[in-house]
Amino acid sequence: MPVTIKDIAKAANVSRGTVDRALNDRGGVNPDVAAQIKAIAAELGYKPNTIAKALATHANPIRLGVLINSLGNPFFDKVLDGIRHAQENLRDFGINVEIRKIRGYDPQRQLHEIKLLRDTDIDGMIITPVSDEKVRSELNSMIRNGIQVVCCNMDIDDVNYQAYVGCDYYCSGQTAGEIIGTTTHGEANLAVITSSHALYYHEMRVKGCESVLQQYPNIHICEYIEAGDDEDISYHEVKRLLKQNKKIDILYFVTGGTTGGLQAIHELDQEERLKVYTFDQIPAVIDDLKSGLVVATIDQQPFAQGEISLRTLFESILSRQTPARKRIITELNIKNRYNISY
Amino acid sequence: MPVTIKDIAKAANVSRGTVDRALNDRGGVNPDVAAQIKAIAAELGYKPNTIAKALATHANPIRLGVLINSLGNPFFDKVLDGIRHAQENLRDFGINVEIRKIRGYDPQRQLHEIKLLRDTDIDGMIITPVSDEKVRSELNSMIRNGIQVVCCNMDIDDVNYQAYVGCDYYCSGQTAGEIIGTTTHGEANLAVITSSHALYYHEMRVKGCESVLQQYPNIHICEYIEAGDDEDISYHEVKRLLKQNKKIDILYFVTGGTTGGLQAIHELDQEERLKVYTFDQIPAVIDDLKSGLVVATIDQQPFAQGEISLRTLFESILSRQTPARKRIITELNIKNRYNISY
DNA sequence: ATGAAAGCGCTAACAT
DNA sequence: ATGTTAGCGCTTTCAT
Repeated sequence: MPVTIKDIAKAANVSRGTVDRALNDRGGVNPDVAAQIKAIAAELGYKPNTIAKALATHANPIRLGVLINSLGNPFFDKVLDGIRHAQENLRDFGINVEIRKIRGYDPQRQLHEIKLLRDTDIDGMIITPVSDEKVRSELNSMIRNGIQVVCCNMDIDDVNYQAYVGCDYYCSGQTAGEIIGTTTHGEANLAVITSSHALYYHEMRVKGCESVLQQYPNIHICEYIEAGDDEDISYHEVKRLLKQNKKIDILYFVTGGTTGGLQAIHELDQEERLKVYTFDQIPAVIDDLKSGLVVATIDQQPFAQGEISLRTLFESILSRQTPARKRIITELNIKNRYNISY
Repeated sequence: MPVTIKDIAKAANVSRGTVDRALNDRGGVNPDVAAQIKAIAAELGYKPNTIAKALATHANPIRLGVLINSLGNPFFDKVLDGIRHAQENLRDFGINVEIRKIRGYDPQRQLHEIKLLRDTDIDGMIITPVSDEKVRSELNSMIRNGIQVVCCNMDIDDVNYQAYVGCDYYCSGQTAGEIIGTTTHGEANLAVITSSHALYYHEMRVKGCESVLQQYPNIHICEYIEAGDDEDISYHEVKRLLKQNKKIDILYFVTGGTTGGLQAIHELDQEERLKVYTFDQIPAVIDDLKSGLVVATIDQQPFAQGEISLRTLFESILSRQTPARKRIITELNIKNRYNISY
């Protein structure tokens, strides 16, 4: 039989209330007694019963805020699905989730939304942060005020968050490089379509790929396009590129802009001679995996990222403990036309 | 505020006890009243609070048995890890798990163990069943006696189980075929190493691969080896094959026997000229992904299979409902040297 | 600072 | 067949 608060109370000769106060640092208990109680709890190997805890807390549910750059980006819809799934599973635990979606990566806009969410009196927040000084300090100030933060999909330096949940960007680039290398026969010219060299994590995908392609000297990286995560720009830039540089055989789409780029290829009727490598399983990619234009895509488990983010945040608030690992890295999975999973 | 048993009791003008009895079909309640109560519950959109349910049931925990063919098979160790992980997470819900491991796929042996487990008075069982008439009827008899069954990793026909949790074998074969096709340049000769043509699900992996390779006429399947899921046999057979047929360029390992086969390749110093494709991320495969001998391996998420099996079984017993889907298919994921996840 | 007791939603044993 | 009540482990309010 597991040890309960009752057992500790008996062993320490105090009431259950005092044990609860001591163990959860609620204050109003003699420091010596508290120490004594904690010692006994440790000795007995006490583990609080999450179920009972949740049932008792049920009256005033934990309030969580979610701020995701999902508008116009189908990838983040899956992250949201994961969040909602976790929310549904945690329903009985007493949980209250307020989701706000925004478009794009403008720091000002994000900062504004963060403040709005913060003022709704939440216990924790899930966010895909942009690397910006003001965002950074706003998040740190929230954390100091007891609002716990979990970063989902995008990491950010110098923020004292509870956890980062997302992929290893450099590794995803390496993985892409290896697929490109093993599936390319003979000489080939490659173009990279990225968001912006300034976006550190996306740039890691470029670097990772480059490092592996050094081992495949038959593949020449000869163009870099910055499309700013914008489908329109990507569409026009890819069109321009393909008209201008007829030697391109391979397109490597690092992030947002894939849908626009694929459309450009179709309009120019270049499906036959081109090979494309992408990330994530968004609708346009799935279509072109089936058509054969996209050879492979690398999935980073957006659903799991959402689900784990919410679970982690919830548990760390409920248990008042920081998660075991600060960086929770989701698996990278290669998908071809036969093992698509959405 | 969610609706509770109390609300239903008030609306139906009966006591909470009666509502509980009616909703859970415990008997001893007037059929008309029961129907009335159920109608009200449905109308109010009542969802039982799992947390409270678990807390109340906590005194007599749910007892589960697990029968896994894990001995000598590192793949199944990961399935077990998943089971243990779920067990740990469900600890507070009141759960009791008895795990028995056996070696190989002998029906007699499995039947014996099933009976032993059944007699320990369990509420449910997780099993990797072998396709055998006696196993089939024993499982069905258990199910009729109220012991719920979840099949993990291996499906079985004509058994009225709660769920099958595992991969789609045919699809995994197709996925392998596509990788082999896209990463092979020029003419190539392929050898298939399988357990036995009689094992239906493993044979599906062969068929799936063959169907895709028809689109790659440069690849010729010229040898089939049956290694009976035995590392020793596989080792010797692969050695024999490589000595005898010098034209082989590609080895496709369908299942158990991979470790032995890889060892044979190393001993014959054939790493340079051969390319190998495998399933799962077992230690030997990971080593040879890194060494470059194995081009890619297909993972079927053994950890998730274990974890989901236990969760599904537990939930269906606790909630007295059959799971939403009877076949829970785990994702197939391609792994190369850069995105290995174990 | 500490104790006592009510209550979270549900189950199960005991009454009627 | 139905109602009443104690209790699962924990939190929280109210006394002391």
